[in-house]
Amino acid sequence: MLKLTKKADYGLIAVKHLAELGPNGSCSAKDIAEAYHLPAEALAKILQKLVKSKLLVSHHGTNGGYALARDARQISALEVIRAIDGPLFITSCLPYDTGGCEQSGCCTVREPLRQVNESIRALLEDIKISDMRDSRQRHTAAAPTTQLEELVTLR
Amino acid sequence: MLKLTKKADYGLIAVKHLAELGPNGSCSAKDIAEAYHLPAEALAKILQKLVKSKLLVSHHGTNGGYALARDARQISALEVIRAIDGPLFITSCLPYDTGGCEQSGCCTVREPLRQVNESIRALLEDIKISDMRDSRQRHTAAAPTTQLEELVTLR
DNA sequence: CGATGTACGACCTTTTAAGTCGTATATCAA
DNA sequence: TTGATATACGACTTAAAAGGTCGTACATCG
Repeated sequence: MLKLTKKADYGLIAVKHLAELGPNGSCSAKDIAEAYHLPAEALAKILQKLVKSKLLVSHHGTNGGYALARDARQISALEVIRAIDGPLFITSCLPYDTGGCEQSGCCTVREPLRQVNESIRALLEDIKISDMRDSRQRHTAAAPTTQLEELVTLR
Repeated sequence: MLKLTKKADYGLIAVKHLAELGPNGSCSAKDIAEAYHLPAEALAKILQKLVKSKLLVSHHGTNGGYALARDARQISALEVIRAIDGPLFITSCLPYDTGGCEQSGCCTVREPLRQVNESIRALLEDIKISDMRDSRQRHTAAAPTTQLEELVTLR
């Protein structure tokens, strides 16, 4: 029902953690798992996927670990999610090129849902790791909104 | 991975079908199931949920069936989805009031994701059944965009 | 070489989705 | 009033996906 998998959640947490270490910051899978109480071996496999997708780089051996492959402002939430969960489709009959389901031809909601899908995709693509801040504490203050808040309050 | 369930798909198809019958149009679950090759008994249960949620009204007996409870312009995609799949949350740790997961307290992505969730919710809430049109055929023509296209091309 | 770490595949468990079956109940029409 | 048509509803079964574990191999540093 329109949920991210836990793997994607874990991935976002880990990437955000690496981002907060600053440029050249590095960290092992085990360290991240302990910091957020995540299953270490599951997280390791997620991080490996992110390396394959060129979002992270890995370093073997003593004091090894993972680091961002590029600036946090150039990594979108969509990229992380897509690297872990695969392409993002709101319904199983998307995308069009894979033949579609038994209902194709008489299904009248497919194209409208594709548009919705594209809209969500665009939203996630614009949200960069560097935008992800917890803004709850600032409710009373007249502080300027975060970039994420601006993006998310589109309409 | 951010998918609607098939049940929600079926529900949207059925509600859209009823909408296309025009006001006072009525149709049995079996008719809809046959028209779109959907499992009849599963669809019936979905329609019953929509009746409970006051989106449809049902009529027993010969020539009975289901009909929209109100105008198609006043039924949002979100309402249909929520009636079938329950409340819409992008992650399992939302909403805040149910205690949260083991990571709460150290999870740094929860609030950003809540904002994303709210944005998607608002998007689906604005899309009414009457907005759901297939606009593929009009690619060549310089026709005005549909309401859905406007909504969906937010940015 | 040994400690520390990533890399990777196989496997198991749990949860959720999806669909089926059986039965009860309401309504209309002949 | 009886039979055909429909909805209403719960229990059950099957199938698929998510989530997590285990074992092993390989790379690097000190």
